[in-house]
Amino acid sequence: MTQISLTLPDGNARSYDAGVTPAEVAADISTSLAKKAISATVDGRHWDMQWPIEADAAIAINTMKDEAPALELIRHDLAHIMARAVQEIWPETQVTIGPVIQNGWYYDFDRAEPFVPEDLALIEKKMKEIINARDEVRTEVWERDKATAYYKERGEPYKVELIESIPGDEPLRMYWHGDWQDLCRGPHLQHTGQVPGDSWKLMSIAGAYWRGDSDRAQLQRIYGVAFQNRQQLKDYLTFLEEAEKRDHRRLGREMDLFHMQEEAPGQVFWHPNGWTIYTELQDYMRRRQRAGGYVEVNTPQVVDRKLWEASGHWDKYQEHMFIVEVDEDHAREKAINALKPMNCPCHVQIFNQGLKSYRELPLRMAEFGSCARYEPSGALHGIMRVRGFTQDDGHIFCTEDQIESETARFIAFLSQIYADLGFHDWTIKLSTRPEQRIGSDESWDFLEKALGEACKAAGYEYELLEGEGAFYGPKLEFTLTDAIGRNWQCGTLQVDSNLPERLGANYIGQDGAKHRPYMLHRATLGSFERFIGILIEEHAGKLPFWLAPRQVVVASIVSDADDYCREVAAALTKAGVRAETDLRNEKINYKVREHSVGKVPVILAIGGREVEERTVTLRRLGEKQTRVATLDDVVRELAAEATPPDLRD
RNA sequence: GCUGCAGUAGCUCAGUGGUAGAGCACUCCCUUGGUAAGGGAGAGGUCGGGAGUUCAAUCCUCCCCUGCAGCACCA
Repeated sequence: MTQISLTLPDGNARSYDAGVTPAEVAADISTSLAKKAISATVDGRHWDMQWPIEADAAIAINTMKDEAPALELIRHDLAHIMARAVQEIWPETQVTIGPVIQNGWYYDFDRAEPFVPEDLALIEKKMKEIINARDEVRTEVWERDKATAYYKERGEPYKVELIESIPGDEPLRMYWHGDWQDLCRGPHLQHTGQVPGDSWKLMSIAGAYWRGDSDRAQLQRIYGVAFQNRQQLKDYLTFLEEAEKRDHRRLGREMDLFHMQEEAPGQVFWHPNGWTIYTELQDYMRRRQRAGGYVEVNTPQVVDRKLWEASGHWDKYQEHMFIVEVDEDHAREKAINALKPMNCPCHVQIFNQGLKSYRELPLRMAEFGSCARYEPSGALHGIMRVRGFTQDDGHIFCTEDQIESETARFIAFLSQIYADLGFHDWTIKLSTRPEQRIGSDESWDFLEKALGEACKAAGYEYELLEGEGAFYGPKLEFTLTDAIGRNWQCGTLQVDSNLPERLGANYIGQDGAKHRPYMLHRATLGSFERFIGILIEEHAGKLPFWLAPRQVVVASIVSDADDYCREVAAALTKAGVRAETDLRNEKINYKVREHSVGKVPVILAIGGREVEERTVTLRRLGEKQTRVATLDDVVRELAAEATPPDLRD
């Protein structure tokens, strides 16, 4: 028997027969460790207690105290336990796949009858029985033919298909939790009783496609969440409640920002408060763009299909476009137009007016472009995913050797804006050539390198997404992280030589000949609708003062103060602060509550004393403390605060 | 678009095969009150739309619309 040497975390090496399992190693160290052990880490790989080790290695035995392996195993074994529970309750159910995901797991089932929410409690109960039974987990490596025959006989075609997709050099591992069997790459716990009984929960039922393909069978998915202990589960459920309170759809209603209705699905009715945020943000962007060397344009909403055919959108995206047919009396055929789904073809039309010289490049053209896209109904989500939206769109027409510097310039532009808007945590992803593409490899080499170098020049690292670029060029994506850790892709920059080609854009070069410009499609916020949704959720409705739709409410305590309240509000308004009065016949408690719920950042309370002394009592949202200040000081202070970040000293 | 669930007053929700109810919000009255809901009265609904079953439908059945969760999609 060959001997191998296993090195423990403390540096001691022990000698075993080749093929020894971590279970045997743990038992050799101590019986209590053998009992507590959940898995091993062998040369950095997560290793089942039953898998043999054939060569010298570094080994560590994991217990429930080791977070990463513990969470992985708890979630993965729960996936199996849930699948077993489901098959025990409804034996006709077919099992497919059940991976670990962030915070938990899911398992996809094929069953004619739909699961209903009440079934979750039933399944949970059965799962607890399985955990309490402390059923042993066993694993074996099987030959492919044997496994295929096994699953065919049991009527599990999904498993047969899975086996076919597993690379031939990978061992096929069969796992048993008690008598219940599944195909799985492992590792797993030693027995079902190692799963904590109270740190997990089944969350929801949903549809999902087999292999993520909408042309294939629709399965039923059950989601669960699981943690190392009960407290972590409670914390997670609390986090979900917090996230729900931030939901922009809820805050949009509570703060009276916007609404949507059946007659215009996926389109926003902006109320005065919401439109204030929108215009404030747009004014800010307009100033930043001017300062950034852009010219602003505006282009038509309804454009003849000829342009979309020329740009290629008609072919590719027709079913996602709003088509407008006009039946004119004199015409033989209906005129067919489409609402613009994007602005770039129109921008090329402006570029194409008159002869352009190389001296005019780079030409940075920006538009707050209203677009309409017929998004699939299931994709709509509040104001984040809509059918009518406005992009902070821009196209930079430039030469090949301007791409890198223009990209670096854009990254600097974008980082300033994100910082102004309170987002400091964001990342760049560089998507490179996809399999289906146009253009030479040399050209892709050049463009990918230019984008990467631009990131470095601007002082940022980037993550590579190989093969994720558009067919016509590589792109950068800018993803920001919000206050509760969610990621939002907002900014983008895409290199495009295709559209200038299709739409015949050119300029006269230094050599007197015509040349094709490149186009950089770029957006910073993405769309105003979505970005405002992100801002609302990021701040849980408590927007920075300069963006808050109602900045100050001057609330009277006694009606004798009404005139002075009006004077205070007028002074603030004159200084550029959005201030209103609340002179209603209500107690100050009532007014404070109502405006706090409405997320007004500053309440100025005015009673007899303030009138007398020409002061105000200031209370900031979320603070219990109040503060007395003179009218002049408060106007100065709040006016400074109301100044947008780009206009501050 | 697909699967499942839902749609009752402005909002949050209860309810029933015999044409509806609560709290908050709203209007009016009393109250002038010092930092997160003072008291009283009143008004408010084609029960998402259409068809069917029934003596009778908000309730049962079917179709459609919209929303929610997930999946797929996001130029």
